[in-house]
Amino acid sequence: MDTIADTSRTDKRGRDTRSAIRKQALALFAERGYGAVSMRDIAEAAGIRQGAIYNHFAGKQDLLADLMISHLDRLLAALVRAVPAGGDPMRRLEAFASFHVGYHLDQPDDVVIADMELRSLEAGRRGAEVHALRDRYAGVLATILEDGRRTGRFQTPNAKVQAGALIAMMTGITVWSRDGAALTREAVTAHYVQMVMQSVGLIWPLGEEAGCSTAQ
Amino acid sequence: MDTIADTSRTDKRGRDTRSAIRKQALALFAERGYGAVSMRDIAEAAGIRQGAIYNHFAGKQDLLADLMISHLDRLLAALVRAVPAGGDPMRRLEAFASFHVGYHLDQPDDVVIADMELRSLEAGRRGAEVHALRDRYAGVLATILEDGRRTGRFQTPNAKVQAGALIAMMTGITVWSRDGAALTREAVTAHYVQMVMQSVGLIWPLGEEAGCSTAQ
DNA sequence: GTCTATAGAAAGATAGAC
DNA sequence: GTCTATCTTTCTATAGAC
Repeated sequence: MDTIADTSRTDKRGRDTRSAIRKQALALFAERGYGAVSMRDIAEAAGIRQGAIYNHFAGKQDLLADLMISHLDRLLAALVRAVPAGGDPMRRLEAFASFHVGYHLDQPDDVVIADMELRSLEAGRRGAEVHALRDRYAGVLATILEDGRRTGRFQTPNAKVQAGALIAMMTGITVWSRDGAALTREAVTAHYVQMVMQSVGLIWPLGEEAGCSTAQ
Repeated sequence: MDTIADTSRTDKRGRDTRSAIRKQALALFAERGYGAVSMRDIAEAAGIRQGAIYNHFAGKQDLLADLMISHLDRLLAALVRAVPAGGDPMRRLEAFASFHVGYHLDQPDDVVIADMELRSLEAGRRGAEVHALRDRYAGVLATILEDGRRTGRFQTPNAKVQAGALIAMMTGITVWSRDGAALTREAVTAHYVQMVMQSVGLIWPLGEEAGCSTAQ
């Protein structure tokens, strides 16, 4: 049930069938959900016949696992580039939030599949790998929060719970951002970053006294 | 494709088949997802044969819609009882957050279905009803946030976006709360309420100066 | 590598006896 | 209202020609 070796990326006619399958499967899974998409749907969208998919993927499960893992690999690589490993927890939290929001605005389909179709991925080696990659991602945020708590900057009773809550909040972007965002990318990002920073007890944006008036 | 009239709640042997079907379908849909559950699975769990389900529901879609709508009806009714319609936005926000967290801890299966299986619900009258009920729920929170913004208490650039973000954050509870919560109900609720209140720029808990030190 | 054709399994839904 | 039996469709996956 392993992936067929990806030897040649393009055939003689210059068309990359494997990539076409992945692209169309991604869009269809994100739109209708894994269970509601058939191999025929994917093949038709990719411009081939149903049986030809099996020249590139061992089956539907293999295709789903491939999409999830390649997405998570890219996500983690981009995260490492965007968020410094050490230093001021506040700056790292801001960088994480800004990165996460931006990535979800840019790649909503990849993200939706990795979030919503976990139940569709059968247990096994690939399933464990997907869960491990997801845990690594959440772990980066949990570490930032824990560092902030230790230095007394963040109000973080439980870093793992808080990391889950913040990721859930930011990931929810994909639910409403699809239908014609009336907001600019910058406005959305700023809004979410502000909510994240304030939710851990920071004054945000920096240098403002807003929110520091004793409410009530 | 309408629901069969729910005339008698229990048959002569004192067993409520319709309720048994609903209960088992709810658990199975929440665990495996709508698409991965067959009518045979539901029937077996309910202790009847597959065909008998159609004496109570017009089909699988009807069953799903029934579960969603009855859940949303109960959710909205409970919300109205728990959150005052007017008055101090801060108190209403606290009440909303506390209610939402508590409800999600108590009824994770109902909530998961209404959140995750929206794509499985085919368009139509029932689908529109489900969406309308969900919008009403989010609208209650958006109104609270808008009221708080108008009175200058909340930092709410966009009430609809913020409402979506906060609901997503709190709904994420169902993801991790299933596998043996090491935290007490009170601790989880307090944590989430704090994040919600702070995320809109309030100092929380009330009367504390924590978080008001100029960070950095 | 893609095609046509089909195997084999499983699904939702229905019919009619009791 | 529940049962057994079955219809009909749809799906994943495979076989073999080209």
